[in-house]
Amino acid sequence: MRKINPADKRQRVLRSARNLFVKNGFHNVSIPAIVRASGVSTGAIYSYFPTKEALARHIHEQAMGEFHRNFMLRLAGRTNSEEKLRAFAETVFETTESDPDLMEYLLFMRHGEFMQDTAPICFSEPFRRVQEIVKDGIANGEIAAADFFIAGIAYTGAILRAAELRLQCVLKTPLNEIADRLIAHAWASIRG
Amino acid sequence: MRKINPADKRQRVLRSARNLFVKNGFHNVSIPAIVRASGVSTGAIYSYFPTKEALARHIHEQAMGEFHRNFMLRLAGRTNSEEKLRAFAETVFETTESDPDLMEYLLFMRHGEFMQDTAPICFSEPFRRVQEIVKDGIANGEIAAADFFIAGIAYTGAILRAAELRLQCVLKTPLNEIADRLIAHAWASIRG
DNA sequence: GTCTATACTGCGATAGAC
DNA sequence: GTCTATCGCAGTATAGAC
Repeated sequence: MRKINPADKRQRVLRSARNLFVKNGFHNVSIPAIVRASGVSTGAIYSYFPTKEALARHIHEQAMGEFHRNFMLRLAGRTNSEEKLRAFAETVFETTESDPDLMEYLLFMRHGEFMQDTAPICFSEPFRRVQEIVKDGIANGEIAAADFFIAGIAYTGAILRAAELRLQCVLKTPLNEIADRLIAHAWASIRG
Repeated sequence: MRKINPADKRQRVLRSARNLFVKNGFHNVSIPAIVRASGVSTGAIYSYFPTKEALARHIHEQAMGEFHRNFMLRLAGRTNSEEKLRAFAETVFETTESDPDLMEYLLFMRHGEFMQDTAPICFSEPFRRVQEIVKDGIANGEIAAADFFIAGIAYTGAILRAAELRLQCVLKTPLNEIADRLIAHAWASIRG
């Protein structure tokens, strides 16, 4: 195997493993497969992570954190509900196009296969934040809905399904080209 | 193991295996586990299905067919776009409550892990049918959208996300109790 | 710290009794 | 047709050289 900067090796393992996990599923990815994909040896991998499960958990935290940070960056400065929800949609669409492996992980990875007691991904910080935005929007009349949770489902459902179909190559058009129309439909489902 | 009607054994294997597959993932379910869950021996299982993969494929066809038939039954007699799309939503909600294991399979199973060249589930007959309904609805002015595919995404996204969250026990309310509100949001996203 | 070689476990699938 | 016992293989993780 060619010489690799040692500082990069851990990252190479994380990157390769994430792509394999999301493509083949946790239990269908062997350590030898990660060795082949990353160019890092078994011994080195086990020097970074005690078990395959711990490696998967690390990947999970990293992926969740990255999406959350991107969302917070986009959210800054948005004043009304429509704009804040648009920030969520833009984060999803932008991530889908610029780092499809990350978005694929977030949407399709079955993390229950290696973490038993984890809350569903929709309890994570970004989704709780979206629920709050919808709640506030209903309170000040920007959004028309009897139940903020149900309204949140309608909006996020329309946005996330677009990302899913794009990642499965069913949607041929890049999401940024049709973002306006997708967001318009999602917003129409709950606007006042 | 207790005496079981031989005619039922095949069905017991199919049922137990489907639940295990959807809960743990194909590669994390061993034949011994299916033996334990179904009460049918290894030898009998291999007399019904040549391999574990063939068993999984059979389960897949059966699940897809069942949902499709239920959808077609509900669709009969509906005249306009709104009612036809409502039939789709009702089929999803009803299946989620009455046979959650089936709906969980349809929404979350990664069938690519045991079938390589299969089209995504959204190319399946029910989803093609929904796209046609939306297309016709746009043509006769019942639906306002520039693109039938994008509009279909908005509607089905809102509906399917509700089913997902219900199956993950995030939504505590049975879907039939909030079906009207969910359908109203989905329809609002595309109505003329 | 990092490598290769290997120990041990549990899998899918089969064989042979009934 | 159905059962139990077992084969061969691939997996995770480790050990010991460098």
